[in-house]
Order: sequence, then structure tokens, then C-alpha cells
Amino acid sequence: MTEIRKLHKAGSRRISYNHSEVEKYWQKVWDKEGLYTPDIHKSENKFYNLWMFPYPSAEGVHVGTIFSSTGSDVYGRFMRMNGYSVFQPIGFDSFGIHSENYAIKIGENPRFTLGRTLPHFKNQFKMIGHEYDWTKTVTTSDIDYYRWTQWIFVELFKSGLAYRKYVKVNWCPSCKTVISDEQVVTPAQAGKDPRDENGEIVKEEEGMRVCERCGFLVQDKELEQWMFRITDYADRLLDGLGGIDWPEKIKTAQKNWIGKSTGALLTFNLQPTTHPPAHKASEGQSILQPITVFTTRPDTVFGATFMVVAPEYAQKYLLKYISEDKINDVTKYINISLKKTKDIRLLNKEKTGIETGLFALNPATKKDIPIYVADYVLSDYGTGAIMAVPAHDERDFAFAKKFNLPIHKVIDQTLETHTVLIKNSLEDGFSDEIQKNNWYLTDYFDWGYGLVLPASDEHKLIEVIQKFLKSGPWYVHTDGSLKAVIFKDKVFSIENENEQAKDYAREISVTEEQIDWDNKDNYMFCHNKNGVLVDSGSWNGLKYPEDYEKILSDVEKNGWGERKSQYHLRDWLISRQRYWGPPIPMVFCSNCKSKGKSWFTSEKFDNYKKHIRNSKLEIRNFDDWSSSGWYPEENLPVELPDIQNYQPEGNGRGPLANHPEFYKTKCPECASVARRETDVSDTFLDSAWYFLRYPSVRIEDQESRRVEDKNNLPLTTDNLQLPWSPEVTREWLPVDLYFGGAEHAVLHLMYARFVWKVLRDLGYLDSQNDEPFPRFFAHGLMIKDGAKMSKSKGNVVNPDDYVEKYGADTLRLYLMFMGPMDGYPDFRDTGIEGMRRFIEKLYQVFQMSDDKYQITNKNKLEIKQHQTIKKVTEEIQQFKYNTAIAAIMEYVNSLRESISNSKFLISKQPKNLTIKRFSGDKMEESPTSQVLQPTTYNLYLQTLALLLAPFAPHITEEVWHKILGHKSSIHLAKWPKYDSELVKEETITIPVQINGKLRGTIQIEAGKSNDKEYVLSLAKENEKVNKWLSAGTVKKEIYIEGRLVNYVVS
RNA sequence: GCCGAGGUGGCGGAAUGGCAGACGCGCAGGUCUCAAAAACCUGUGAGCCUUAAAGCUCGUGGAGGUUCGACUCCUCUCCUCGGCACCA
Repeated sequence: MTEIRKLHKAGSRRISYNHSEVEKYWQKVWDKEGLYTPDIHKSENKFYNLWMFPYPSAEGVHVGTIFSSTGSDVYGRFMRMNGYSVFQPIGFDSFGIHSENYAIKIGENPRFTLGRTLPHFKNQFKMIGHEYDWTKTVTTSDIDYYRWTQWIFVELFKSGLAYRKYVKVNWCPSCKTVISDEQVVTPAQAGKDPRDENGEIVKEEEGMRVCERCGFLVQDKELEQWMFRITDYADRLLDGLGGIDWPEKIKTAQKNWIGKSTGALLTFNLQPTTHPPAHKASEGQSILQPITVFTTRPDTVFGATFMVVAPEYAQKYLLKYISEDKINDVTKYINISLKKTKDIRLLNKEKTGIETGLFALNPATKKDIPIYVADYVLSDYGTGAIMAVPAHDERDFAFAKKFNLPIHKVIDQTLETHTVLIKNSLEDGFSDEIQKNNWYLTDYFDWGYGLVLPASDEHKLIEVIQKFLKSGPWYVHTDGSLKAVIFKDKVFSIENENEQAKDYAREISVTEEQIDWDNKDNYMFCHNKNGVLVDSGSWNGLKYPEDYEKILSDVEKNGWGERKSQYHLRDWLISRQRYWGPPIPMVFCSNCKSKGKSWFTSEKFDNYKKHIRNSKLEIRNFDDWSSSGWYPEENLPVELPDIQNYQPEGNGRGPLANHPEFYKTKCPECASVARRETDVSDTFLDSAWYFLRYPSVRIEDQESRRVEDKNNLPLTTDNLQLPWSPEVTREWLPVDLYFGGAEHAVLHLMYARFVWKVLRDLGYLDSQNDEPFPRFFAHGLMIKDGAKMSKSKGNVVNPDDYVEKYGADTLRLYLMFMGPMDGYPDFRDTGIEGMRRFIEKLYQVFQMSDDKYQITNKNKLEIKQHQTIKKVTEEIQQFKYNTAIAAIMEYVNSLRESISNSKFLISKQPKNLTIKRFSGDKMEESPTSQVLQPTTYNLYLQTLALLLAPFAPHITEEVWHKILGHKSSIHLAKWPKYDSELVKEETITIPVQINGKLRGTIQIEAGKSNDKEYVLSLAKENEKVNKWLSAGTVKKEIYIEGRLVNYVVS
């Protein structure tokens, strides 16, 4: 709002450089000449400059987008001027929930909305001076594009990488659809009262998860969904990070997302219980399925004193073994747990759980250990079951305390810290004491606190406890046995002083009831640090982590389990129960299913596998894969029908499920009535391969020729073509520079890498490189009013008004000048006037050549020129555009100062350069009478234009032609080179310090900077320096060549 | 809790061991003007001192350390932002 008002105010001032006329003119010329359309068949010196394509929102481009796109554009222009054949395409990520939601809001089909938004986007990009290769654009919702997205799905299915599975999803009962984790927010974030499924407002509680759009409480729902086996590629996705030029923080984010942890799967045999149902007992051990657990600490297996399984696990695998006297309670617990949402489960730190009455055999200790169900064990990590080692895991420890389970230490700590449990019965002031000692509290345990302190502080702790003890004795237990009793003024620390302690208690009239000798809740150690194994059979004396490798191989040797890695990365959920996306190209036949038939037979698959060239695919067993009844569509595309009512319904199916004309089809196998899949695929699949398509857009059909197998085996269908030309793709990919937002660090960038690897493995992509983006630059996000710019926050800034008032060059420069590209600049338009001022000054400078005006200090200018070329070149290479622009500003200031009578001139109106450009639609050649002579000084001006061209493409093109008299575009001109000799100053200023403090400066000739004696003597002559030198004796003289002098004086 | 990024004038930011605050915004004074705007010139980290010139002290979240010299390197600590989070 305020910006607009300021704009109007600013509009009243004199404008001498007519930006709109100049900018529109050159945009038209560029368009006509196809300046930015490289010959895709000539890949010599190619540079594929990719910018993350936007989704075409109805509101159009905002300045945050421009910040990003200009950053990419500047680099592309820079590379073009450095002689590269730059391919810089643009496209639109037009499918997806954003566009769909907007269309629902205004009540039209998304494809109509798109008809308006695409031209709007295109105009805005042109207006800002982004001249992409408009002959090669991609729109993901075009049928020519999404047919290939569907093709990729089919290929993944055929290669065993797409499968169906029941998964837990977020379900909004009001929007009647699955929503992504990002759309699940707290009521405060949604700005709405939370409502239950009937629409009744409910009381807001902590940890509530609601839908960001409507505020209804999100439910967990199990649906059968299509998944991609990205986890099969986890190791390659991880290893690939090693060889690519990406920001470290992005690599770290991907590494963490993949979240590899190495350890072992251990097998615990279920034991026949004393009260099993008779028929189960009689069948003996053999029918009891063992419980497999994942652990990163197999070294602690001797300390596993019980097991815990997730409620989901218990429901699926254990219920059948549980005896009748327990079954009701266990079932009840499971049901309650499953009803809780994830966040409520997490929020509640108090451990809950229930005994199953079942036992398993600890393979190491050969002891039977009890099995519990508890919801602190997650069903979707590891196997859904754990071995509990309470002595060395805080969560297991808390559980053991609550259920009074044995705690068995197997690692002697060699470490410096303990975790000690402190009950709440201490006086105020205790926490101050904790702080004073630099101990710290964890709030982990529901019944008290964990206190972390150095092991050497144990005695101190006892003193502190005494000091703040309210009443009664404290008991110190270690590993389950009583070690000490603490009274207010006395400590009994040896076990067999127990009687004395009792006597003492009576003495100070603590009643018997208060003395609970077996209460173990008071003081106990648990640690998960490094140490030496004890009480662990043949492993005694081994060290963790030093002997981890031996432990793993022993585990395998003993048959206790096998080594195994776990990943945080989950398989990619592809299904969306929405309308605006590519229909998943699969057909389901219930007849075939009933016969257990499907496309995916081992025979079919083996046959398919033969066609996979370059196969690194590891096909694993498909036990968990409900493939029966499913067939891939052979006739692509499956067109997204143009339907009226595409709103989601809420039955767990997409809107297409209401359209029999869409889903009714014939089974390709048995020809009976079959049903097409009605879900569409995730938008991230569209954007996972768009960069592969760009170079091949509009390449004639014969060029995207049939893929032939190296062994001359035809692929599955006869007329198979590819969405890209193999030749062009081989030449232009991988992408040379990918420029985009850091917010895509994990999802998009991970998916694109995955799809690239798969396509390579399947032989459709002939590239040496296993990575699509060997170089990626992550810029930051533009902030406005403390939040990132987004429609939902209502803080977007439209660039159009700024372009109109100040010009595209001004806005581009302003955005690039705000801060470093990888920062998070806060958009404020207070400085944009200043940037416009700079454009005016610039325009004036170009009109002050030395054939008309007296120029002084030409030598200095020569040096400044070369310094500026060096600086700007290096800064652009590092995406430090703000300092590059600052250097250009300095250069302009130098040029201005060098004009002897500039003070007089500057206040004058610039020479009238008004040139006729348009008469109707026709462009007219403009007069070039103002053209400067190529004097030395005018070459300085030429350098200025060149250096600024990537940032301000219009004004530089204007002066390049109209003032500097060139015939071809500045954007094809050669980037200036600097002379490393001329970068050096003739005289340099050397600061002189006394004891590290600046006391004076001296001027020396550059040639003499290596003469230490000379410089030091000169420094001593300096009056100010001398004063300080004579105040003491000089202990040391330091001279850093060409940098500074420092005297140590005392 | 874990991982990551960061903390420098009134503001955006510059300086990766060597003159802290480049460049720009803003602000103040001045020139021009009947006046204003625009434009241009000068000044602009804080404090002390001086008629003035000059000079001095402090200063990059805080506390220590390494160094002739630290915004920069090391240790500890506080705060802000972003991501992940009962991951066995």
C-alpha cells in the first residue's frame, strides 16, 4: 500500500531517461532477432543455464520471483558475453494443487485459468528483460508433456519401481482429500478455530493438527496408494552427493533427509508362553514368528531386558498369540493408540504401554524377556519393534522405570558425563544450583528430571541434594541395587550400612512408611555414550565404538542377525486424489485379481529386464506388493477429461472416480470390464524431468527416433519414441548451472536426481553423468514484513508498478544490489529511488565524452577500469552481485569526478537524445549522430556498458547502439578483459601501526613496496608515527609487503 | 533435543588474519529558487578534548584465548531465524 502511494508521489519528478520507451523498443528488437535462441544443434561451448520453472499463479509474478529469475538471468548473460552458447529456457509447472485450489475458488476449470495466467507470466518476464528461448518452453499440463510423465510412470511400474501399498495419510474431512504434510498446520497458523469432522468448533489444544485451508482437524487415514521405490536408490543418492558442486548446506540437508544409519537386524524368537490358547501351544515353537528388530547398537544386546513393539505391529503380528486374560487390555490399548494423531503421540512424553504376556528369547543372554506394546515405538521406522536396553537408552530407561523392569548395565562409561534422575521433591533454589554448576536438566521424564553432570561432580551432587532435600531420605541406586541413603545431614553410602541407615531414620523420627527401601525412583544412572563392554559374554572388554566392526561380524557369525542399514528416506507417495494432474496410467481388473493375475509376472519382468541397458537396478522381492489385477496403459496419453465437477469428494478417491466415461475400460489381459486408476500423480513427478524436455522441444519427430537396444531387441512397443532427442540430450545434458531456491533442497532436487538415475538405468538416457545437476546454486528467499513472500501471507509485491515507474533495469539492479544472492533480503522500496538516480547519472556519464569535455586523471581511470573489470568478473562468478554493482558504482563515480567541469554539467539537463523509435508497429532506424569517437576515454565508457549489461540489459543496449555506435547487440559482445599489470596502483598507501593500533599512513611508489628498509625508514619519518615510536623502545618491526607496517613498542 | 544459517552504524550491507563500516538508503547543513521539489556540494559509528587544527578512548551479541595484529582463527556462552524431531 505505502509503496504504491510513494510511487505516485515519485511520479511527479522529472524523468530525463525515458525507460519505458527504451525498454520496450529493445525487447521488441531482441524478440525479432531471436537473440536468445541458440542453435541447439551446435553444442560447442554450450551452457545450459536452468532456472527452476515457476507455477503460474493467477496473481502473476511477484518480486520474490523476479529476485530469483534475475539472479539466473544475470549469470546467463554473463556467460553469453564470455562466448558461450547459452541455452536459457523457461516453462511452467502448471499442474498441481495450487492452481487447482485457485480454480476451485473462482469456480472455473484450471485449464481456463491457465489460458489467462500463461500470457500474463510471459509478458511479465519480457517486461523485466528476461529473454528466454521462447521457442522451447514446457507446460506440464500440456498433453504433449504429461503423456511422457505418464510414460515415466509406466516404465517405473514395469521395472518394479512403482508399487501399491497401504499407507497412513493426512485426511481433511472438510476438503475431502489427502493433504500433504506441509498443509497440516496448527489452528493458530491457519488463523481459524479448530473444528471436528461435523464442523463443530472444538477447544484448541496443544499439538492440534488442522487443515491450513479450512481449520478442520486432520485425521489419519489408511489408503492404498502408488509408491515409487526411491529407497532402493538411497545409497546412490547419498553417494552421488560426493561429486557435485552444490552448497554444503543443501548437501547436508539431503544427507539428513536420506538419514542413513548402519546397524543390524537382530532376531528374537518368540517363546511359547505358559498360558497360550491350547491349539497354539500344541503346534509348538515352529508357528511362532520371530520378532526382528533394527538396532544401531548391537553391542548392547546383552543389556536388552525386554522388547517393545509398536501398536500397529502388535495388531498385525502378535494379537493371535496373546492369551485370553490379556487380549482385551492389549486390544484396548492398541485401539486407543491408533486413534491418537501422530502429534498427540509425540507431544505426550509420558510413556504408556502394556504387557502382552509374551516372551522372546534374547539371543545373546539366552534369557526370556517380556514383550510390551507401546506407542513410543514407531511403526514406520525399522521393523516396528525394538529390543529395549534401558541402561543405555533414555526412552527405554523411562519405560523401564515406569513399568519397573530390570535395568542391566553392559557398558562401563569411559565418558565424562552422567545422566542422573532427580525427583521433584527438592526445594526451590535447586535449579539455581544446577545452573551454578553448569549442569543441565532435560525435561524428558514425566515423573522427574534427567540431570546431566560430569562424572567427577557426583560427590558435589550428593551435597547439593542434602542441601535442598525437603524431608525424608533419598536413595541412591545404581543398576538396580541400593548403593546409598542420603539424609539431610548424613549419608550412608555402603549397602550393608542399611541397618544403620534405618536406625538413623528412626532417630530423626522418619516413620517406617516414609522409608521405602526398595524404591528405585530416586537416583539412577543411564547413559548412551562410548565405553567398554561388561557383562556381555565373550564381548567383555571390547570397546564401543572402536570394536563395532567385530561386533557386527560376531552377530552374523552367531546367527543372531545380519548387518543392515536403515534410512529416514521413505518411498515416494505418488498418488493424489485430485483432478489437476496427469492421470496415473494404470488399469485394474478385478477378474484378473481374483485369479491372482497381473502384468507383473516374473516372466514378463524378466523379459522386460533384458531391455534394460546399463542396468544398475537391483530388483528385490515383491512380497509387500499388491500388484495383482494391475496392468499398465499401453496407449498413452490417458487424457485428463475436461469435466465440470472436479472438486474432491471425500471417499478417498479422486474426482475422476465420478466419471465412468473416464474410468470404464477393458482389461488388456482378459477383456472383461476393468477400471482405470482415477488418482493423478504428484506434481513433483512433473518437475522431476522437465529439464530433460527443454532442449528437445520442437525437434522434428524423426529426430526423437526409436530407441534401439544394444542387443537389437526391440522394446515392448514397436513405435516407442522418447520425449527427447538422444543426440541433443547427449550434447546438452547434464545441466551446466541449476539456479533456484534453497527451499527445494530436499524434495524436488531429490526426486529429479532419482528420476534421472532411473532413466539412465533403464537405458533411455545416454549420459556419462549419474547426476542431472552437477552444479547448483541455491539463492535465498525474499522476505517482506518478516515473512517469506507468498499469496497466503498476503505480502506479495507486484513488480509491474515498479517497472512502470522506474524501469526494469532499475528494478533488476535494485533487487540484485539488496544483498548477497544466497541471503534473505527484506523487500523495502526505500532505496529504489537511489537506484533510479544511478541510472540517470549513468545516462549522463555516457554523454560526456572527452571530445567535448576536459577529462582529468586519465591514468587513474585506466587503473580503475582494470580493477573494476577484475572485481566485477570475479564477483559475478561467485554470485556476489551486490558487490559487483557496488564496484560499477565506484567506477561511475570515478568517471564523473574525472570530468573537470562536472559540477557545472551535472546540474544541466542532458543533451536531448529523443529518438523516434516507433511509428505504429514499424520500427525505425534511429539517427546515430551522437556516436562517440573511439578515444581512450570513450573506451572506458564502453567498458562500463559491458560490465553493466547483464544487470541492466536495456540501457546498456541503448547506449551501445546509439552512443557508442555499435551495430550488433551488446549482449553478444565480448566481455572485457583486464590487464593484471594495470590493476596495480602506481602509489600505494601503507597503514602504519604501533602495537596493532593505527597511528598513521605513508604513501609509497608501488615499485618500491618490496624494499623493506625503504618502507620502514619512510614510516619512521612520519611525524605521527615518530611521536609514538619515541615514547618507548622498538622491540620488533613488522612489514607485510604492500599491506602494512607494525611496530611493537614498549 | 538434533542439524543448518546468522548476530557489524538509524537501515540494506562491505571487509575471511592486516586502515572496520566499501557501495547505497536515510538524516543534517549548504548551493540554486519568491518558495518548494528535483539536482548538485559537504558531513554522517559512539564518546572525550579543543576557539580551531589536530588528537585520544571505545566499538563487529557476551566472556576468555591464540597472534605483532582478530569482525575474521580456537574454547565457552547468549540470542534470532530455518529445517528435522520418541529414527532405536
